[in-house]
Amino acid sequence: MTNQLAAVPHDRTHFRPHQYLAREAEKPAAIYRIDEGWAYRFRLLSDGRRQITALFLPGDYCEPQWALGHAPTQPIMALTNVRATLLPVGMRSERTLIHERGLRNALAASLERQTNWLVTLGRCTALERIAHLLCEIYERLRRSGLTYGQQCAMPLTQMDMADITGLTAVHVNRTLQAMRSRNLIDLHSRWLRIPDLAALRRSACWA
Amino acid sequence: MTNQLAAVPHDRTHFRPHQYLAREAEKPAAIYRIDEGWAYRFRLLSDGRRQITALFLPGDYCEPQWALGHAPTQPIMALTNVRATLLPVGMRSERTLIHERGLRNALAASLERQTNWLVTLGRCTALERIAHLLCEIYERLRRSGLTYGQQCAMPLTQMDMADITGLTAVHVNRTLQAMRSRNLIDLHSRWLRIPDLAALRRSACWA
DNA sequence: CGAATCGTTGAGCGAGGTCAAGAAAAGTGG
DNA sequence: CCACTTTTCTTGACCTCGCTCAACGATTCG
Repeated sequence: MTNQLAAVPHDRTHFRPHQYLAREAEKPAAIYRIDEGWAYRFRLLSDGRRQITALFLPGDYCEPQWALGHAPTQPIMALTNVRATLLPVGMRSERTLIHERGLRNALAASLERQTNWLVTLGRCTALERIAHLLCEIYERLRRSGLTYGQQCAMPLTQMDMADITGLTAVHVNRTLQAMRSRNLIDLHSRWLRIPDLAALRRSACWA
Repeated sequence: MTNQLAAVPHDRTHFRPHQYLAREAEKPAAIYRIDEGWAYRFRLLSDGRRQITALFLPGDYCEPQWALGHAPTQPIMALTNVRATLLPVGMRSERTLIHERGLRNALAASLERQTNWLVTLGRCTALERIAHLLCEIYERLRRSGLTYGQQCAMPLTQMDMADITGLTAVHVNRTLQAMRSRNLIDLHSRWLRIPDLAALRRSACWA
């Protein structure tokens, strides 16, 4: 059905959960702009350990760094259904592409988030890590108008959260319960409510 | 034409250990090219926890991401005496600067290293983290011709290593001893010798 | 030479991991 | 709509890797 896909008004595409948006070392034809759904970048170690190294939410580019002319070194996978718009990197020169203000800003933002996660993974407790994760997701979604009052979607499983925060799923579970009992979060059936965002931010160790 | 930066008037500067190359939120006047010496980017938490989030070795740009037009979010400090060349970001447009191939490549390399460290901090043991650190330093120095056989400089204190690897200085010490006794490293008085680089790389968990 | 800084070692502890099992959701096909 | 399977969540018991605290050498440097 490649033809059908190519026939679709040409620059949109779709991925199902667990489908690859990009594979390691395989130069992608395009940068995606995520219109809907979540995806993540990760690395799998030979013994099965997994670390998620980036989240892509609606409105994000995936990935700005491809405009620098290097192949991805980690695969990217859809977490939910994903609809995306293609921005071909081949057609326009990389020089032109990296000029796009949106792309430059996205690259800078992604770099900064990544640097923050180095601090969190290196120096923060389990509760601080999860608080950081939930705050970051909520605030990124809010900037895209995808929050509803104090609530937002949370399609990550506890195992996904574990692989982002460098913990185990069991410990994520216990920590979430601790946070629930302190009224820091209200998390049920893929839906997050944050009763007091300031309090949650404070428990994330650098506000 | 080939090297636009070469056309820029070259100002050179110097920093002593513990001197700031850049402060948080203070837009730097220039990107440095490190000619000699080491520096690091870090964040200090309010309770004194420190995480080092990047190392700058001779030949590195510090930092390529400033060409994206954002102020640094973490300070940068000299570890040793540092001699650097200034590449003014203000004079030529950012557009021109980010075109510079060397800068683009440096940015991509720094991004990739950072992503690798997310994996290491999230999922690796103490020995794997330190092995990763030592391998990375050795190989970066080797590419710059700063290794001598299996040896290279290692000005980092054990506390510095701890703050890179997300461990404590005491545990770094014990882990280094374990590595010494396994003949993975030979580390004395700021000097590192790697008897078997392949073996060290293997113990760093993703070869 | 003294004063910092850095490295080393020991004893005890605790945050988070491991293993296991069962409960609750969520998907799947009839 | 209902069985059935699979995934996710939850809880308990136990363990271990790395942390804390403290003291003492070893270097480095003024």
